[in-house]
Amino acid sequence: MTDCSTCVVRNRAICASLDATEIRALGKMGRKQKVRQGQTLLWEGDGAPVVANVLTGVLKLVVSTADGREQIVGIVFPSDFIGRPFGKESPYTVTAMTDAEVCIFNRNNFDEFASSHPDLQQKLLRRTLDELDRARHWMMLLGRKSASEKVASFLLEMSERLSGQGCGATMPQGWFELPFGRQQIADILGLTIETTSRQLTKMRGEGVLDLPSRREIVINDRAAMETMAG
Amino acid sequence: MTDCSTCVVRNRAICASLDATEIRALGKMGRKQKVRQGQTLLWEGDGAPVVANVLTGVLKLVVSTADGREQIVGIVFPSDFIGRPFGKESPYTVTAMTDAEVCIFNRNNFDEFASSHPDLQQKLLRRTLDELDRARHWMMLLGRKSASEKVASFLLEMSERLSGQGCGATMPQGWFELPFGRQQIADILGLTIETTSRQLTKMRGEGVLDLPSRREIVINDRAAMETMAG
DNA sequence: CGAATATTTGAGGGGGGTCAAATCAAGTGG
DNA sequence: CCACTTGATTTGACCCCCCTCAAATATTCG
Repeated sequence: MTDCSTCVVRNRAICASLDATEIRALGKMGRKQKVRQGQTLLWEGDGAPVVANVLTGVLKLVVSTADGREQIVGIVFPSDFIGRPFGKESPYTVTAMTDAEVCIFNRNNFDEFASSHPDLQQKLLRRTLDELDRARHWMMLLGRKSASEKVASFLLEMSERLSGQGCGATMPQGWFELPFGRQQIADILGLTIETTSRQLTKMRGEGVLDLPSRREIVINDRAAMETMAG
Repeated sequence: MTDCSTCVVRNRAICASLDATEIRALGKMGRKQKVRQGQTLLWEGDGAPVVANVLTGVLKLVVSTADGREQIVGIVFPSDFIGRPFGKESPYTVTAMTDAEVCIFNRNNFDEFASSHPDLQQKLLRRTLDELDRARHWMMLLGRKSASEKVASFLLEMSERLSGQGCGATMPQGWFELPFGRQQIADILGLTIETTSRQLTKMRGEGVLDLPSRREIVINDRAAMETMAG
């Protein structure tokens, strides 16, 4: 049993469609759970009947081959939804990239609840459609863009999704902090860690961006970056 | 106004969730339209407020860059759904790969109808979730697989989705006919037409498959093909 | 049969992968 | 505070897979 009234994503997650009575019913089914950085919540092919909302932290959705190659197919932020409703098994591995908190539901219970709450289901549908659009545009990046175009596109998208999470102090325009390292950038872009690193170094050399620390990025010349993104 | 009672996909499309009264209401909003091979139904970024069901034929969803590179991000078969409900503009170009028939709706009308028919909306949600899973697994292929793995994976998936559409006569096990040419295979796999052709020729040389004609494929050794798919 | 289009085949080069080593950052214990 | 360890990132050298450009061949259609 969870108290949703104090939930940090109460108004942004799919729960926003529910009124006080409904949310209490849903809250009874859910429980809050902490996940440590690196910990895996769901395994690809696993039958674990679990869905969840993300409260805090960032998680990745990973598909991997038998021989260990990995592709990150989705990045999940607070208020986003995890898991596969109306399915049998999880189609990908879900792992925390930072320490995180999620609000977990039994999938069967959730499916049933969703079926009787059209507004929630419509919210879920809208979210899924957005994810599908994002995934398909990522397919273009993976299939047709060069390494430099990939890195530029990635930085621009991350700048969108991460801007304004600064520490309160006024950060330079274009500054943001990535919640993950080089290997994971590579796994998102379908590149190797070396190529990723080289592209970033090259962009720094050209003055398009600064790299104050490992995970910090400052985009100096957004227009140039957009041109590079193809 | 369309007569849904004789529709070829009446029981497979999302319309299957509706009863006789409802389907008549929906039918009033829709109209059947023929689309010629090569003709484009929706343009990427276009505001055309249109969604549709596919009755016959095969269409492709395409994302392209400013300089003309193309990536096919989805293939649409009969009973599948086209368009972006609850959105402003079409996120990709939709073009017919064969002559096709679609059942078109004004998006605003459809959105409204869907909002008041939870069963239809749930069918749409399930479909969208399936598409999302498919797209994400395709991301792994695009980002991490080699040319031969790509072609093998592609042929196996097409064999699944196209098997049993033979001309009535008993076709060899593993036979199917692709509804598109080499360039389009390349655009699906994120390869060039030359690499695609070479991989197919190589597989024929190894005896894994036969190529009776340009668009026909016969998988001789499915196990070997699965191994190659990675 | 000839023209237009699609596919195959060939030759060559480059972008990004692989392997290896150097450098950097963050702890940890003395 | 510093030596030392550990893991992440960068840099370098090399090479292979796939792309590019070009030409030959096959197929379709008027």
